[in-house]
Amino acid sequence: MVPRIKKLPRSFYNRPTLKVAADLIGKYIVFESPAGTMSARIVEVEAYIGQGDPACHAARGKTKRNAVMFGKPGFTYVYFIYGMYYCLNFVTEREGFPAAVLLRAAEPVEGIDLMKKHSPRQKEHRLLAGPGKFCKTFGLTRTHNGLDLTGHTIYLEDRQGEPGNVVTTPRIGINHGAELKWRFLDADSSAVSK
DNA sequence: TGAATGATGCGCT
DNA sequence: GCGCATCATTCAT
Repeated sequence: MVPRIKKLPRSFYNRPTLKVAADLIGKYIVFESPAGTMSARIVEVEAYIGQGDPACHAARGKTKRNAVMFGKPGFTYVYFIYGMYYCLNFVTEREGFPAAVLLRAAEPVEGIDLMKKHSPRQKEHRLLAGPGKFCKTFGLTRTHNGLDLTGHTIYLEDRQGEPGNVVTTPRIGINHGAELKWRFLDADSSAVSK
């Protein structure tokens, strides 16, 4: 008997990053925070792939900040940006190959009251509509960097849902590698970033 | 409704 | 110092 809800195993992340990114649309992210459990349906991601990708943080080699991208797949990479926001990534591909998928937007599912405590001014379908907003609303910070996605704090689930109307576009907010269509989103969702 | 801007910290040159 | 995988607000049309 195959369970209807299945936690994504490390083998899911240990694949070409573009495949992982495309497959993430319609999956669910679960965060078991001390204040309660939150979950959401992923509707927008971007791929950052290796030292040949000029927009990837690892493009200029390994540093203390991006070290987790060089490690095993299936871990979180959380970084601080613009003085006030965090962004959450999922590390992909084999150990030694730095790549990750940035989580840009999701639709709130469970723990919505808790999400609203973190972001009181947002309309419900906009609570997670952007990478900075996602981390603010989930309460994620640098302390959540390098966590094992096959563990029990943050993990992804396949709930056998439809991915929706998946399209690809150039990535947002970058200056180099902007011609690559490495952003994946469900165009029918009202929770994608603007 | 779209463009410009300020907030703000940190990693890298 | 500069630039950054952002976002909310302000200002102009």
